[in-house]
Amino acid sequence: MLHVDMDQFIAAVEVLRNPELAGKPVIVGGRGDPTERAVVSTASYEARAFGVGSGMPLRIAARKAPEAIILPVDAPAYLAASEQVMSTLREQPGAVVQVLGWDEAFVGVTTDDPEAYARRVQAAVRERTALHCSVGVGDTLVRAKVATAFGKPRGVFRLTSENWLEVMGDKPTIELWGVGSKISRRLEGLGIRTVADLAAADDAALVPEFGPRMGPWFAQLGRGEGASVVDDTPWVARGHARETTYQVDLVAPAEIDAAIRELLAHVLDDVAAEGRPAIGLTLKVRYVPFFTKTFTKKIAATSDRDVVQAKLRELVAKIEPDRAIRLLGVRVEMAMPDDAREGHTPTRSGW
DNA sequence: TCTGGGGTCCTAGGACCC
DNA sequence: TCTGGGGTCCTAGGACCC
Repeated sequence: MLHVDMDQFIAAVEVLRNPELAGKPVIVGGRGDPTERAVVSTASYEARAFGVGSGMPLRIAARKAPEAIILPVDAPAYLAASEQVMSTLREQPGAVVQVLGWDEAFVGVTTDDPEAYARRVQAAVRERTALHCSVGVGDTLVRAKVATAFGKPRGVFRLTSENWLEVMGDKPTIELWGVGSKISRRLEGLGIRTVADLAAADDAALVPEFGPRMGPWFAQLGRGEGASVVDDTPWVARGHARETTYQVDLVAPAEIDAAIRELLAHVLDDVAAEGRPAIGLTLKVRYVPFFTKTFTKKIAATSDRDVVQAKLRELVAKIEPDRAIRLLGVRVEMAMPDDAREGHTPTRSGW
């Protein structure tokens, strides 16, 4: 299978509609104002040379790359470009497409020459959208996904059981898809630093630290093993959420109340559009110095906005009074449609 | 002048039931 | 003086991804 990943996708879309930006450091994030609380969505390769990366606070990025052009996030534009990319992928002969995000997808296909197929995919995407992508080829989803990084930019790279350890063995575990900073540190506590170390680990040995599911799953990950079937079952959202980081911290109860109402109204609009009842609520509160609390509540299935609102009040009551609040988030869990396959979980990294 | 926004899944511990 | 055992549901929190 193939993993297709667009190169500096968001920045590339911006350059496409403003060619003067080509070759310049471009940063896209927030409302494009580096004095605001926001983070970088994507930086062009030229901006990355200054040490700017996604997830970085916008103001820090602006300091690192003072010459950079900073643009606001224009989600509809990226979505439109994304749809072009995905439909191009679906048009490829024999392709089964599983979308992972705006700018990446798995493509399942049977072919004698995957590299040649990958090159044709790149050409087709470029012809249709004028955007470049990199492609990973692999005998499992993990290997294809990990391979893509070696193909960047505009290249193709193949990882299979043959060369997995040769290529990945010496890399730190954090380079694996699904291992972040916390897990890599905990693995290190067990004496597991590299992918080769993890590959050699016994499934059972990881269970005490990570539990019966995650333990064996991490060991598998180290070996690059796992699912090898691309699943194009349409994605069904489990819930919808809205959260906001306030530019000025909230303190007055009335202010907090109004903010929560507004968030809930937006979420309920999204939920109503799906036509599925609400079955759970989560309220997220980030207090001032960086300290986040979440409160959740299951509720009897309902589509009545007033009922949901009343249930949310019970969670709002748990907010600590007299503390400044920097972020509020509201999430509504929805009942799954009857035809949604139960027990099939396409995410948490795709298998 | 620290740290977005929208998602998903897993785990631990307590409550509750038989 | 000592307080089972198994199962399920719920809540809170953790971690990861794009």
